[in-house]
Amino acid sequence: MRRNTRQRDAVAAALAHSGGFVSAQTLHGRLRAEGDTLGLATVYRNLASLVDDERADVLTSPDGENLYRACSSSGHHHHLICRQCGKTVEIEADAVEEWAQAVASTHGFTDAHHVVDVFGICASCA
Amino acid sequence: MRRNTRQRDAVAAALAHSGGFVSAQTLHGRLRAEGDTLGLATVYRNLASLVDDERADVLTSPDGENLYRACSSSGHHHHLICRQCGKTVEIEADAVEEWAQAVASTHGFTDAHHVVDVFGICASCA
DNA sequence: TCCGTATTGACAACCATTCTCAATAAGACA
DNA sequence: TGTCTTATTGAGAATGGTTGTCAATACGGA
Repeated sequence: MRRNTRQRDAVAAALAHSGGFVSAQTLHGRLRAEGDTLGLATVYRNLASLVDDERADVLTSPDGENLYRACSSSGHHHHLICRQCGKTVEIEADAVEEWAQAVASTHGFTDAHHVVDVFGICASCA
Repeated sequence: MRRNTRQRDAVAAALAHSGGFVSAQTLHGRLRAEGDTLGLATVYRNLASLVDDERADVLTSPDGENLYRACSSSGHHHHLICRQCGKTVEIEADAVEEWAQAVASTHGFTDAHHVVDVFGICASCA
C-alpha cells in the first residue's frame, strides 16, 4: 500500500520545480537548504519510486551520476542536457527513431530500444 | 613517452581475445586466473589509455559498470548491442553525428558530445 | 482512537573507480 | 653493456554515489 508522506511530496515538488535534470545529491542539498530536513536515502527511494511510476526520467551522466527529471511528455523523446547547470531541452527526433529501427533490422536485431542523449554546454553557461 | 610493458600487452591481448564487452574487473579476474599477476589499477589505467588511443570502446552498462571492448574500426562510432548475449555490431552514423551537432547548436549548446546506442535482441537469440 | 505496517533517518556497507607513493623497469644514450 | 631518467607498476587507501540495515516514526484504514 502506498502512503503519502511529507517527504514524498517534497521530493516530487522539488523535482518538478527544478527545470532540468538533477542528481539525487543536488536535490537533497536543495531541500536541506530550504530548511526541509530529510534523509538522503529517502530522496533516493522516492526518486526511484517516481521513476517506477513513470513520473520521472533517469539517465546516467558521463561521469556516472544518475540524473532525474520530472517527466512532462509521457511519450518517447530524447534530451539535450547542459553538463554544467543541468538545463534540459526535449528533442524530437523522428529521423533518429527511424534510423535506429533501420539499423537494428538491417543486422537482424529485433525489439530495438535506443539511448540517444546529447550533452553540451548551454549558452548561459558558456 | 609511451613505454611498452608486459602488462599493457596483456591487457590489450585479453581485451582483444574476449569477443564482446567486458568490465575491467572481469578482465582483471581472467588475467589473474591465467596466472598473470598484475594490479587492478593497472588494468584500469591501460584500458583508459586504450580508449584514449581509440583502440577500445567504453560504454556504461545499465547497472553502472564500465564495459570495454577492443575496437576494430578506429574513430568515432556507435553500437548495436544484443541485450541477451552481448554481441555487438559497430555502427557508422554520419547522419546522426550531423544531427546531434545541429540540434546542439540550434539550441545554443556548444562542446556537444552524444550517447547513441541501440539495444536489441540479435537474430541468434530471438 | 488504536493498530498494523509502510516509510523514514542516520549511518554503515558496498563497490567500481581513482589516488598515492615507493619500488620497478623501459628505453635512450654513451 | 652499464647508467640514468622517468614512465609505469602494485598494493592498499581513499573517494563518492548508491543501497542496505534496523529501530523509530507516522500514515491511514478500522
